[in-house]
Amino acid sequence: MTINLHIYNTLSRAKERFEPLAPPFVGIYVCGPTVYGDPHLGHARPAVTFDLLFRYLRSQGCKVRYVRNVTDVGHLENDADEGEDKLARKARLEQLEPMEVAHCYTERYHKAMERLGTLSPSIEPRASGHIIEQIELIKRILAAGLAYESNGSVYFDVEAYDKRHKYGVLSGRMLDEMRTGTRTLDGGGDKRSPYDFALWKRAAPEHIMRWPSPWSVGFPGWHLECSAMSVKYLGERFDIHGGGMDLMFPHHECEIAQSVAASGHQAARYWMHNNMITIDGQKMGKSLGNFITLDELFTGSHPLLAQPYSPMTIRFFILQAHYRSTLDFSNEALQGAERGLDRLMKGVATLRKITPSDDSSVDVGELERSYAEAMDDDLNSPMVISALFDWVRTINQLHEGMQRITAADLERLTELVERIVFDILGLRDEKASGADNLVAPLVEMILEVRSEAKAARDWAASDRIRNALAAIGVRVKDRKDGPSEWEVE
RNA sequence: GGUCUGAUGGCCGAGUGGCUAGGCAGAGGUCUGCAAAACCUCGUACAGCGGUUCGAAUCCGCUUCAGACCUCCA
Repeated sequence: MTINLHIYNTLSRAKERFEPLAPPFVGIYVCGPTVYGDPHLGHARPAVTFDLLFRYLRSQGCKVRYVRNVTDVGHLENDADEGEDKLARKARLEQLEPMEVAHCYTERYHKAMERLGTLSPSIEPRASGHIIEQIELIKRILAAGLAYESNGSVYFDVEAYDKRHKYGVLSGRMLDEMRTGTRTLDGGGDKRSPYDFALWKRAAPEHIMRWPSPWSVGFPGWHLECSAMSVKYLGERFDIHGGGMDLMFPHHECEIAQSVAASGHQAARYWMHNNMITIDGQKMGKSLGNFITLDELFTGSHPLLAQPYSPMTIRFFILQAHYRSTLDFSNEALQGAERGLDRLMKGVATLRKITPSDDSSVDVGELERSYAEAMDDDLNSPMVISALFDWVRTINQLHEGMQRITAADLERLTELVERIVFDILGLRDEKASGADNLVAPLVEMILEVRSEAKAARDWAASDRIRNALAAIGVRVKDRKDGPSEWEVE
C-alpha cells in the first residue's frame, strides 16, 4: 500500500506527506455538531470534507476508523459562572428533557447528513456517554499538577502548562501576547487566571444536566470530551484530527493542552481544518443568526432562497471549492452548481451509450493521473471535478462519433469515472430513479410511434408526442441516426 | 488592540515564476423538419503601488479593502 496523499497540517502550516502511524490502519477524529439546533449549511462543510477524506483513504487501501462525536452536554451559554448549559436552557424553553432535545436534533442531523450522501462514521460517541472517561482524564491532569480544584470546579492551569510545555502551538497564539492584547477578560470567579479553562464545573442548583464526581455534582468542561473520546477509541496517538477553522482556538488548542498534560505528548499528528461558508461575505453561523438550515435549502423555504436546492447540489457546491477556502453562499452560485452537476451526471450516463471502436483516440490514463494528482494534493476536489468536466466533453465527443475508443478502454473509463463520481466524491444521480421498468418500456413504445410519424413527415403528431412527454418530465433528444434518446427531467 | 487568512473575468471558483483550469451565465456557428441535447468558436481576469527577475497573477515590501479567531460556534 502506497499513500501519496499530502495534507495541509495546521500544526506546521504546511502540506505534509501523510504517513499513517500504523498502516494500513488510520484513525480520524472529527469534531461533530452540538445538537441543540437544526443542522445548517455550515455543518455540511466538515461533514462532506471529511467524508471525502474517509472515502479516499479507504480507496487507497486504508482501514480507517472515523470517529465523529456528538456534543450533547457541556457547552456553557457564556463565560460567566452563572452560565447555563445550552442544552438545559433550550430544554427549559421547550419544556423537554435535555436528552429529548439532544436526541431530536441528533436524528435530524443524521437525516440531513444521509441525504448529503455522507457515510456514517465508524463510531459516533456522545459526550454524555463518556462522563467517566472525562473524569479519569481530569484526574490525570490533576496528578500531573496542571490543574487545580476550586470551589468544586476543576480548572486547567494554563500558566503552569505554558512554562512546562508551550501553550498556543496550534493557533500561534502566545500566552504573553494574550495577556497584553486580549480584550477585557474578566477574571474573578474561581479561576486563578482568566486564560484557565474549566475541566469540571460544579452545577448550579437549577442546572439539570449533572453527574457526580470527586469534586462536586456537576458537568464536564467544554473541551474535555474530544480529548477523552479520541484517546478512548483511537489511542493515545492517532493520525488525523479534523474540524472547522473556528474551533482552532480555543477548542483544539485546549484539546492539545489536555492531551499533553495527561500523557506528555500530543495525540493527533495531523490537524485539518475546513474553512467557513459565508453569506454576504460573513461567516454563516449560529451566533450571527444568518444561517440557513439544510432542510430549508432542500425545500427552498427561506426568504433568501430563490428555489429549493437538492442535497447533491449542496454536496457538489461544497466539493467545487477547496475545503480550506471560504465558500460564499448565493443563489447564483448554487444555481451554477445545480446546472454543472446536471451536466456531469448526464456525461456519466452517456458513457453507457457509447459504441466502441477498434482503436482509441483518447488516453484514459490521463484521467487516472490527473485524478490521483489532484486528490493527493490536499484533497483538491475542484481539480478533480475540472478533470471530470474535461472528460465529459470527451465522452460527448465519443458519443457523437468525433473520437474513438476501444471496448477495453471504454470499460476502464466507465469504471474510473463512476468510481470517482459515485464512490469518492460521493455524488449520486438524483434523477436516475425517475423511470422504473414499467415506465421505460412505455416511453420506448411511444417513441417508436413518434419515429413512425417522423418518417411520415407528420410533424404535428411528432411534436404532440414530444410535448406530451415533456409535460410529464420526459425530455426527448433526437439523434442524427438511430432511435431518439430520452431522459427524465 | 493582538493572532491569522484572503483580494482572480458578469457569477462561482482552481492554479501559483514562463505552457495563461473548470463550471454557470452570455455571443456566434454546426447538427435538426423545428426544437432540445451535444459539439465547435469567442472572454486574455488576477485589488493598487513599488521591487526582485530575461520573464510575476504567482516571490518580496508597502498601501487599501474584506474576513476569521481572541466568548458558544462546523
